[in-house]
Amino acid sequence: MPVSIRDVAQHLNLSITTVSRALNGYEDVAEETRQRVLKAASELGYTPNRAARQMRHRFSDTIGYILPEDAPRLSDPFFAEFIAGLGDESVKHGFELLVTTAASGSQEEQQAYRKWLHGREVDGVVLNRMHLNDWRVQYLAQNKFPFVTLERSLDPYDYASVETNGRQWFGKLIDHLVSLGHRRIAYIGTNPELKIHADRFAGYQGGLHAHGLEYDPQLVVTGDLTSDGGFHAARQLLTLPNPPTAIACVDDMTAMGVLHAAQEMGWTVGKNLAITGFDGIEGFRHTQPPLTTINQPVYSIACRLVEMLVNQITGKMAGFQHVQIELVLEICQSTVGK
Amino acid sequence: MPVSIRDVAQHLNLSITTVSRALNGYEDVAEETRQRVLKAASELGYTPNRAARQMRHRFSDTIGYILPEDAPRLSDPFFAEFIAGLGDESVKHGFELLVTTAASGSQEEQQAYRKWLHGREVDGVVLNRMHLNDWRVQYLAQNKFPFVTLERSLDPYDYASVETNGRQWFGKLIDHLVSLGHRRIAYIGTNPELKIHADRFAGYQGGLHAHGLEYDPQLVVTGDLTSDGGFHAARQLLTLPNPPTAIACVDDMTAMGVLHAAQEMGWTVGKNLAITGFDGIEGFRHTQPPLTTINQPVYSIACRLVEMLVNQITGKMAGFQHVQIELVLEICQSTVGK
DNA sequence: TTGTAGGCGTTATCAA
DNA sequence: TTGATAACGCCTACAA
Repeated sequence: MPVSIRDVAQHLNLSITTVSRALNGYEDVAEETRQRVLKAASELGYTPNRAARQMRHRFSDTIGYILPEDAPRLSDPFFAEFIAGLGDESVKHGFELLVTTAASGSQEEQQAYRKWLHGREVDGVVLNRMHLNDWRVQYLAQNKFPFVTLERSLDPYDYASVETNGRQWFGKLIDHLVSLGHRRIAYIGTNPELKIHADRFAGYQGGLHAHGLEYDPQLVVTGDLTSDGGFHAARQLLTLPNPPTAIACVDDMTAMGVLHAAQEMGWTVGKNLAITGFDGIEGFRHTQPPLTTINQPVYSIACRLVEMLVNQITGKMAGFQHVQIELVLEICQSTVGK
Repeated sequence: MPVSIRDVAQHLNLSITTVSRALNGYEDVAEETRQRVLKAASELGYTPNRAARQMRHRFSDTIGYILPEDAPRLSDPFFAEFIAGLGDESVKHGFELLVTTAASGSQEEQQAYRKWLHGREVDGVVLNRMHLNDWRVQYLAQNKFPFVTLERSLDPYDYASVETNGRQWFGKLIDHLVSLGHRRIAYIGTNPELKIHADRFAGYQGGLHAHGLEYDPQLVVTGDLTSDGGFHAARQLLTLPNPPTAIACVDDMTAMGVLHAAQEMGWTVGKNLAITGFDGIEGFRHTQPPLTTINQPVYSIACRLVEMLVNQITGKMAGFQHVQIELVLEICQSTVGK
């Protein structure tokens, strides 16, 4: 049986009120009393009951995040880093982190959000893996529920977000490849509804265009943000009669599979075939060969998102923040050989 | 303003009691009334307030998991898979999943558990990354709080757990290496307090012994379960005057760094140097070359843990279950060349 | 400086 | 079959 504030009060022969005020740092309580209360509370092992507290001040001090489970098995270190960031920053602000899993756009996903909102289970939510038209944005914005996103959907609402300009940075990868002399550059993407795909693909196309290279639909293949997807897409590309000399992947995970496929098929990555990723996942620092990629500070982005969300929830900051994050091009042996 | 049960009642000119009973499937309510209630509830968008509900029946229908953040940045796909499993299975049983982050053994970790227990925030917790002597086990067992673990600490309490017999399976890796002719086999481990290290290291030593190989302390190096740790450990091993011909790593993440270091130093992995991992992380299927490893079904293990925990919480199953999971040795090119 | 009383949204007990 | 009422643990306006 957990000790309640009542137990503490009885133990000290004080009223519940006084104990509550002593614990919550009110001024109108004798210093001596406060000390006695604090001592007793800690001795008895008192911890406020969260449900009761929530019921009073209508805030759950909880942030929600739904892990988008599109792949058969979610095994992307991106999410480990992301959740670690969400967790750390939440703790820092005295918030709890509620996590659930659901496939994007699924029934379950909708129910989860509904439950969280209407049941007042969370005070705000963090979204990523945005779609071009994202029902979550519409739903949350219409219900005026606090949320922040990584990347923005195209929905015409104002809301807080962190953006990375995937288009521009993917363009830099293409610049890099072109500067190495590549003229047949392939792209492995993913679900075209995803904002990250749209941005990065636009960067790909823009890059080709900027260098006067022709767009060849044969060189554009769809993966699924897994290494398996990359593996199969690469096999397809590399068995073309006129295969590409470079493959730019929508993310590191995909690139991982491409590295494997290419080498298995006898290519020397970094010499006669260049491969690039995108994300700069910490756990992928040691691919073989190391991957040229755009490094995105996933952990700090997650922290930033939570910080922005908390500001919104507590009303500390008026209006919606739109943050741009600078990324870093990391040139490694997967494009420049050794 | 979210709609409460009171709103539904007023809307229908019924009492709160009746609405509550209709919603909760009690028998003593007229079928017609029930239909009206259900219809109104759904139209008004009623969702029960979780805090209020919790306060009544003392269960939060929530499971807790603390992500052990020992590394500078947590970037191991193991945890993405693990959390995905926890999330999926929790949903299936109508539970929420509360996640937080803390370094093992830290102040924050202790506070988090205390808060969860005493504040009745969660009904049970899932533990992994067990220590040989794990304060969490002692604390939870003494407080008779429901929990399940992946691997068991040495603490003398009875509790539910899933085990994989890392010792035996690591031994099979050694058998495999020996059968390939290796006689100088190195081991890269991690914090000796960790149960997975102890088990796998015991498997290493047992394996050597079984084949009459001498144990050479020079060949045992400490990593930190990151690819960076593996990278540096491998450099150390491979610059020995008499380097090993095989390196068995405590996990896949470490092995990833070893693959990189070895190839950078000019070794041909699978030919003149064999490397093995442990975990069989889905996201690491496509390392270069593919890694010989012990495949552990992380996702299903996580599901199983939640299932067991829920059984414990709901009292559906008496006693504590001790489940043994069979693993699979996956032989790939990192040991058998091509 | 301390105590009394009422209420947050539900569910359970008891009476009608 | 339905409704009034109390209670869960906490906080706070108001009274003492």
